[in-house]
Amino acid sequence: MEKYLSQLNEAQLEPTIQIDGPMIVIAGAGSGKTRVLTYRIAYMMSKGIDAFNILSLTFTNKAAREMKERIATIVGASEAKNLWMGTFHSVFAKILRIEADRLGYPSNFTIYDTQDSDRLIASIIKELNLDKDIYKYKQVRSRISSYKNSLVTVRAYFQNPELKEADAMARRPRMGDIYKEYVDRCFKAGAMDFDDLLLKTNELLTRFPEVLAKYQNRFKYILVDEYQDTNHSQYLIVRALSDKFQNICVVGDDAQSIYAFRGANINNILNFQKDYDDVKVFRLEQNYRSTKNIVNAANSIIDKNQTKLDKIVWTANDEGAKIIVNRSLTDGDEGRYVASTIFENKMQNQLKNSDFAILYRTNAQSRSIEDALRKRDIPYRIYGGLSFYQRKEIKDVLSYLRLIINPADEEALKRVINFPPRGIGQTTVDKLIVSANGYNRTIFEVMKNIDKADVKINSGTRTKLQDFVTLIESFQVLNQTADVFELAEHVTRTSGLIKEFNKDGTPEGVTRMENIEELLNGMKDFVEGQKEIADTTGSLAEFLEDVALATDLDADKGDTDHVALMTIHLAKGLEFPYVYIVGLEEDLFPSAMSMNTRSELEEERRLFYVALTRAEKQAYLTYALSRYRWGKLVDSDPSRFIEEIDEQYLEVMTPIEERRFNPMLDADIFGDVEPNKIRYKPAKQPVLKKGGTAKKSPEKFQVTTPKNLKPVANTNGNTNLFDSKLVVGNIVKHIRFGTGEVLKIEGTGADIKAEINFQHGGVKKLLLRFAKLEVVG
DNA sequence: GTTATGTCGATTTTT
DNA sequence: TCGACATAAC
Repeated sequence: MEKYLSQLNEAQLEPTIQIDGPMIVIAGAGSGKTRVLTYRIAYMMSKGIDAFNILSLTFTNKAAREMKERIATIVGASEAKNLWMGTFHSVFAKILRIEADRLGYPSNFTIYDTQDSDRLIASIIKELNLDKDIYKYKQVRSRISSYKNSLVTVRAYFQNPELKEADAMARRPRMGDIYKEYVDRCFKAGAMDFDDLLLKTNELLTRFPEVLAKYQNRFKYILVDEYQDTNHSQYLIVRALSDKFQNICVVGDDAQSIYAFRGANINNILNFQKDYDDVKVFRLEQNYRSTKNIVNAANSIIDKNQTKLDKIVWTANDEGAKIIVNRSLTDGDEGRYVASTIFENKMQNQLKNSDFAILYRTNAQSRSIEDALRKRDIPYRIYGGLSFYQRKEIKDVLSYLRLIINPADEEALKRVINFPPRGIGQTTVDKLIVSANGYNRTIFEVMKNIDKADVKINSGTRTKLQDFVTLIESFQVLNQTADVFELAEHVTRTSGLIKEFNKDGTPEGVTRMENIEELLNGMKDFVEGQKEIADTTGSLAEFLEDVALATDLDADKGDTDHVALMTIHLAKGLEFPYVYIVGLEEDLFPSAMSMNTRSELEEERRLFYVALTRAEKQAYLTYALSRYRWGKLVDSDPSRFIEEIDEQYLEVMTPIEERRFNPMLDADIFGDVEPNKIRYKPAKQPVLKKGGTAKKSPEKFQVTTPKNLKPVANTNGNTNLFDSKLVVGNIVKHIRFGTGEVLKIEGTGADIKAEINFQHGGVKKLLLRFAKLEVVG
């Protein structure tokens, strides 16, 4: 332990060895707060504190996992395993499953994602005969979300005239009715949405003192990371749990508070010292990440904000290069500028793709960047956006699985009851919903007892309904014996999903199939992974919970070298040598919707601060004079944030339109010749191939792969998918496991399997019809 | 009940 | 510009 502690500077060491009592660590960007947190936990354990008594709450599951691994190397894996570490949502979901029956929920409750909530709200609005143009489901959802995050229950809502008045003023007098129906329906479906995971935890701790006492005694030491981004609901949970022992350590940076829009309350961190007695305050102000130029530029921006804690971030690092500012004519030019400077920089300085990150304000901006990167054959990966688990085909599969665990799950049922089409239409479903509400039963129960129910449904349809019930029940039986992978494989086949997506050889269908295969691969991983982990059961329920709370970042295996593209929000906590911040234009960044109040604008400014402080060596700021938005070309002005940076830290580049007179670059503007290829690779292939290989949508797991890899299996709908040319001894590449050698091939037809020894992942047996393998040798 | 066509809204960020 | 959802036609 001493060895590790000696790695810390004075300011880091103090909070690390301070164990008891309330304390706050105000940690500037890049000041090593993760290190302090990990070493602090390891130190506590080395002083004899039981891992079972430590609760550590992080912002992402990935952060939790990495921290746990780090701690494991210090104190040993068997001890580290006992730590409670994770996001608020995942930790309290686990606790809620244990205590569910107290709240009247089944322990296998479903977790509704945003899409499920939206659909339920939309159907409620329809059932209540409300005008969908006034009651927009997204606005209604965010309103309900803010009630829940402020602990305003349905009852509290109706008792509060101000809230009712506010909604009436917004021309939505029936908000309360929608809220009530939404909560009732979730409850009946045995479902909690994201906000419920926190709200119900609060309810649990308030209504049941013995439960509160149990977890207070269990979690004698509590750590909260990214405290500036906690909302009121989370704040109350932390307060309640830490109330008895007051061993609470929060870490955060008010300058990096960027989630107020979803209810995070910056006052939680600003007022922490008032909430507890004798709070010890520590400051981490030395930045180890970035150059002086970057740190000072970032400071000059955040200075413009009024609301902040006193803190001076400084660095002993080199001066470094100035921040480059580049203006382009259009968003397309901006993309080409980014791609070509990455290309040149890589060539000149022997850099990896993963040394670069491109950050933007909105996901929609990724497209023009992607196009440019693809043209230069620069591999990239998009993080966030439409997450893998939100894709239609994936949600369809997961909905079947959700029904197995919890047949009351209304949204899952509505999703798949007639997909693939089996003759159960909207009218029938509507009748079932009305009937279920009338009997106060779930839709599934009504279907099961359809002969006893008083509904006007003809006998043909009744049979179809019963067939569907039987189908799900047969899955439930299989779930008793099969593992998640086997079950899902059976479900996708038996339900007709595979046939449905395979039936037309459209590119969309092929992509969907590939995604389903990817999901099945993930399940196989999960099943195999569970065998090594003792404290998990590997059950379907557990898989579904992992999936419901997974984020895009979590899936990153880091096994390929690619440029990272993501929103600034997603980049929080990460760092890259070279960072591009693109689309620095008024109305885009700062966003047009965030310029109404001073506090909103300050949050945008903090967001810019976060973006800039991701950079270690160099930052690029780019903007375009005009940009396609909603399919129209819109003129835009440079962002005010560029002007706010002290100009001594900036280097403003020659605008691209002036470089048009360079004939080499001129061609590039029209996108048909790549100037750098001419420069670096004379003669060979100066002209870019038109069309063809470009991938349609920015798929999450798709990293652009080198073109010389020949696909063996599963390439398109025309060839027989199972006709593999793979032989023993082939070196193959798997999109996630990396490269490996084929040891054995067995089985016939659809069951051909290959045993492959992967360099990083060991020997795996893969079904060729699912595994995406490419022969490399 | 299913399929084809039309309209509308989205683009602020996510557990 | 795109996709999701609603309406109309079969």
